[in-house]
Amino acid sequence: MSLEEVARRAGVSTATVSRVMNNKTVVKSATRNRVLRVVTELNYHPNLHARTLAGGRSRTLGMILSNMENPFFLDIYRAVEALAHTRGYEVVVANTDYRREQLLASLRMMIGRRVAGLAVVVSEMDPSFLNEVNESKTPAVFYDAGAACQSVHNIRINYRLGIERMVDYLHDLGHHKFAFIGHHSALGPMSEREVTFVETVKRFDTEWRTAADEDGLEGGRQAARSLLQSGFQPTAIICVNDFMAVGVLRELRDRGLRVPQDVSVTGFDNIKLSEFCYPALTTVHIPRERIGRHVFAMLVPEEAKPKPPAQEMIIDPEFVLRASTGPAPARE
Amino acid sequence: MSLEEVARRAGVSTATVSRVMNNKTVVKSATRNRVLRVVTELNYHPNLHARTLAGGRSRTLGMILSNMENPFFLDIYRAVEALAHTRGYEVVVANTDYRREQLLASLRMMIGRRVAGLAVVVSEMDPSFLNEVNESKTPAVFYDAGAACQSVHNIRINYRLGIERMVDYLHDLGHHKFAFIGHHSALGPMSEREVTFVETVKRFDTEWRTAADEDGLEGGRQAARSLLQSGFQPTAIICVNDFMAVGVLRELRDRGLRVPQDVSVTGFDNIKLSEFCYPALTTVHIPRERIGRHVFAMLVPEEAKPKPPAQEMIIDPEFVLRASTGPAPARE
DNA sequence: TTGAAAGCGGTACCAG
DNA sequence: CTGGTACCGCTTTCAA
Repeated sequence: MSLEEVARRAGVSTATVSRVMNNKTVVKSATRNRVLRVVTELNYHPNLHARTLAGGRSRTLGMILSNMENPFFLDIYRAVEALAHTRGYEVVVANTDYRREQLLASLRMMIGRRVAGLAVVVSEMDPSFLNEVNESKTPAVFYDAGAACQSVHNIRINYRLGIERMVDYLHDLGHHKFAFIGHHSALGPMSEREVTFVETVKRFDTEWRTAADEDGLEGGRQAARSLLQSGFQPTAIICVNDFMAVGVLRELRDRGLRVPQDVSVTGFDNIKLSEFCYPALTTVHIPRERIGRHVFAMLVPEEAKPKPPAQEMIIDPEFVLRASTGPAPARE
Repeated sequence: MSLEEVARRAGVSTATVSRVMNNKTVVKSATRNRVLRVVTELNYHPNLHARTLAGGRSRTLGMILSNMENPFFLDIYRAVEALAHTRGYEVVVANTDYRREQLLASLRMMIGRRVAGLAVVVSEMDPSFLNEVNESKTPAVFYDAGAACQSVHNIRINYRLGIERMVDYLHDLGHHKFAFIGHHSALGPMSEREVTFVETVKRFDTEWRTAADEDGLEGGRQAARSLLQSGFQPTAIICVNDFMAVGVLRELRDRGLRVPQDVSVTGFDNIKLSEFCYPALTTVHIPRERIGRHVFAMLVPEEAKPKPPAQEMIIDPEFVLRASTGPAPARE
């Protein structure tokens, strides 16, 4: 099951087998067929490790995500993967569960794999990690993870804009008691949304509170539960993302609170599910497909031109009005 | 950034550096520290390809899934990954989107990677593929993919039991107009569920019909749409899985049909979402966690004993009653 | 404890 | 067109 084995059986040199396996230039079709026959007979599969080691290049992209369960991350992955396949690249993913230690481990693994490009889409980034990636010379893109630097590209979302719109919109509807539900990750995008929420909400005459739990359906429900058990009764709940918002909806339903009559709920991201839950979520759209395209483009430069300079891309989210928000209930 | 480079700078041989990198037996701690310092200075990351090539072993498990978007598959993956990490293994996943060509490509990729074990959790399996895996000598587990053979383990679900229970239950509630909503994959578990549905439903005096679309929220909605547009008005809709069922719920809601008053809906798998959608789905539980454990155990034998013989595991699903099913509406 | 050297399975350049 | 062969970067005896 090695190149040499095939070569021997086919009565040719390893070089020739290699040429056949790679559809290389000129190989007499008689020889080619002979080799191919042996290849199938032996069920030969070239060793990819040997191949990349010898060849130098990699044809594999690495991608590190905070939470693959959250459709938001998965969508970006899928977008990148689809593009990658059309260009003959593989994508290997790693999940961090928002844990820095795991992120570090994944980063090292990717560097060790000598991936052709690395996309890091996590909220728990750390400057020192960024540095390690930089020094490894691995082409990389970071999604929401600090300033662009060297060969490292960067993509970020204008969270401020998104959150402000939500709050303004709800305030206009007469809401005065707000809550923000987030997940535990204390860094980057997470806190940026929360911070903006707090700042924005303070501009008005409002009461507000925040709660957090794990990112996910169950986390959303738990956060809502602890929020409401504390006795605070918000009329508007702004969630850090759609995924958690769906969990919040469930908890409210269980408590007999109607959405949006009794309380309005908003999400963030506009994942497919936000349209299929009940009631459908008012949210803010983050273009995963577009992010995926951008990520890929920065990692795998067009055949033609050499490679674009490190650049930052900022995305402005769009407001999506659905059924989970409405006027504040009459004050008691 | 190669072993040799480190060796030179540290004034030792590559063998020694290798020993240090692998926490190998005896290395004078002075030398060890010197090497480690150079390693950090140079930001050295061992080349994993060279490592596996030279070492022979792999410490990486491969996993091929039909649709990572469907939480059912993702849950199994997560279970396997969690276990793998505790034992120092990596897991690389590949997605097929239910496409056989993609499955074949992924299979080859995994074999080429010389993974230490391969889990194939797809509905589109083909005997010839199975054969290719077998000949490659890669330890593998198949989830629902034909008879166990050679070093290939096999896990299957007693779909028949699950579907029969759903139909019986609904029939007992007075339903006589059934519909089955599946996805396009024509193979294995898919059709097994559908076939069982048809067989079971025929035992009673019922009208029935089937519809199919892509696996997913949108697919479920589309399938329901085409089903209802055809003029057929089922009082009970049995879905191939929870994921599609959630899409079905959405379509029914849009059409002003109440669940379960006007029509009952059932899912399959018992994914987390089935509990968070509205109304919560009556479904059948498939233990992904357990499947994951089994998969891992079969791929990575305990330290102690050598390796268990090829075996088949059959899982009996459990019925989960929730809010999406109820008595058939009074006949008009 | 440490070094030297033989691979692991391919790729790619240089001759023929 | 095809063969010979020097690596790619690391692991692993075998000796020292």
